[in-house]
Amino acid sequence: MKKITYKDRVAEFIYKEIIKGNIKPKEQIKETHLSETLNISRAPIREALNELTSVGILEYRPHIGTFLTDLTADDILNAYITRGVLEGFAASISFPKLTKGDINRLYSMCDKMEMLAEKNENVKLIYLGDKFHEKLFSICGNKELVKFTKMLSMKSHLMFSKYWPKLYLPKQINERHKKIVKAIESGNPKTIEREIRNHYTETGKKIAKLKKEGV
Amino acid sequence: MKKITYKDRVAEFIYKEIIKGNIKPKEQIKETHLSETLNISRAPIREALNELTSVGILEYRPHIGTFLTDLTADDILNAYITRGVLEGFAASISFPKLTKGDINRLYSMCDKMEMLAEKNENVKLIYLGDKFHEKLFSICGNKELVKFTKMLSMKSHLMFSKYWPKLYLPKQINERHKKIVKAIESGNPKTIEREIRNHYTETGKKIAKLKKEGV
DNA sequence: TTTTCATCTATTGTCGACAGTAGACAATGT
DNA sequence: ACATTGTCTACTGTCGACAATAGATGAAAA
Repeated sequence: MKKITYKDRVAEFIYKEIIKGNIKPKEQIKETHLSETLNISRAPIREALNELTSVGILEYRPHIGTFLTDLTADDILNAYITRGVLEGFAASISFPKLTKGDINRLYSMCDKMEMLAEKNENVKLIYLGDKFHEKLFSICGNKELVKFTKMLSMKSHLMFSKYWPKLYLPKQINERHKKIVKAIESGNPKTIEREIRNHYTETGKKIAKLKKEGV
Repeated sequence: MKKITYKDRVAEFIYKEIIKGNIKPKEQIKETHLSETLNISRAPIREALNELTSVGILEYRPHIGTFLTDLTADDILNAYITRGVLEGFAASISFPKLTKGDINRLYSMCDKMEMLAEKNENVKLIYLGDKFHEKLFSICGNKELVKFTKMLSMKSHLMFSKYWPKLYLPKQINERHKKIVKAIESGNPKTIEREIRNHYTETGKKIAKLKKEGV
């Protein structure tokens, strides 16, 4: 499906630039510069910047400009914790809707993640990881919760794409996610919620630690 | 502190208009109309509309316009549930930071809420309720979580200001909130989380029910 | 009458220009 | 040397005009 307005395309463009690492944290994203680069006026660019600001990827200071967020170790940890709380709850109430087939698909996704990690296929790995977790949180049907979770997802990509190779071994990635699927299979909401919270808190702590060490 | 840009003032203006009931759900908010009313150009107005859209108060359809959200019964319930999940978690981890003085203040706020409810001081009641709950969720220091919770808070005001007189008796308001404070005093995270989730789920269900009955 | 299609209108999308501000830098006075 | 002040510049903030679109209206054809 084709995008209709410039705003969306610009937002996507900026997001990709960030993911690719072409923009550094704390760096100002100048409207005029983008305007010249993309050959469009500043109006749609401003809207795109606003959008990304409200997602939490960019930071806006009135009369000064828009900057790529520079997340502190605490910010990172908090983002992951919050993600765990939301997704944990979502999964804990929506597991009855998951069929046996869904469960099997989740299991095979775990294996595939390991495979992709071994082949260093970062982009595909992140994409698959997203799909896995999206299954967990989107089935609950709570739009509000889904919206927030997706915002956090975008945010965590900023860091994950940078740090991921140092976080887990391919086999660990597999096991960590299988642990979640097993929790879901158990059918115990408390267990599901706890397991998913741990999943995220663990990663959050790891990344925060790396950040503190200035990696 | 004085606001610096038009955008913020416009956003506030629109929000107040909505709260006051001068704009009805599903109604289009026209840029041109606001532009003429406020005697400013459309640029800052668009930005304000974008902002409120990202909060979830307004709904935007490309090339058509921006409309006041018309929440379904499910939307309402989901918003309250999500709020409960976030605030419940926040309070469950931040209770150690609350002093004896804080607890006492919370108790007296419960009494004051009852008083305001009896006097039909809706605006002050809502404001105090906000302050009460803000204490619970903001101390945790998790900016991400606080941001989301505040977004939900704005959203729920839309409905609360409309439905609140039919929800609880003054005495019930008092008791419901005291129940939360007691849970906090217990120092049991699980209890705190459960109690706050119930608090919101209960209200969400009530409002959703009223909505379904077409009140 | 009903359907189709062109036209019209109201509203949003985009533009280029100008105004206003924050921060850098130079000039001045002590 | 140092603080203060003034200027200059590179941005963002705001503006008014125009382009493009969706939906309404009305005319033409069956």
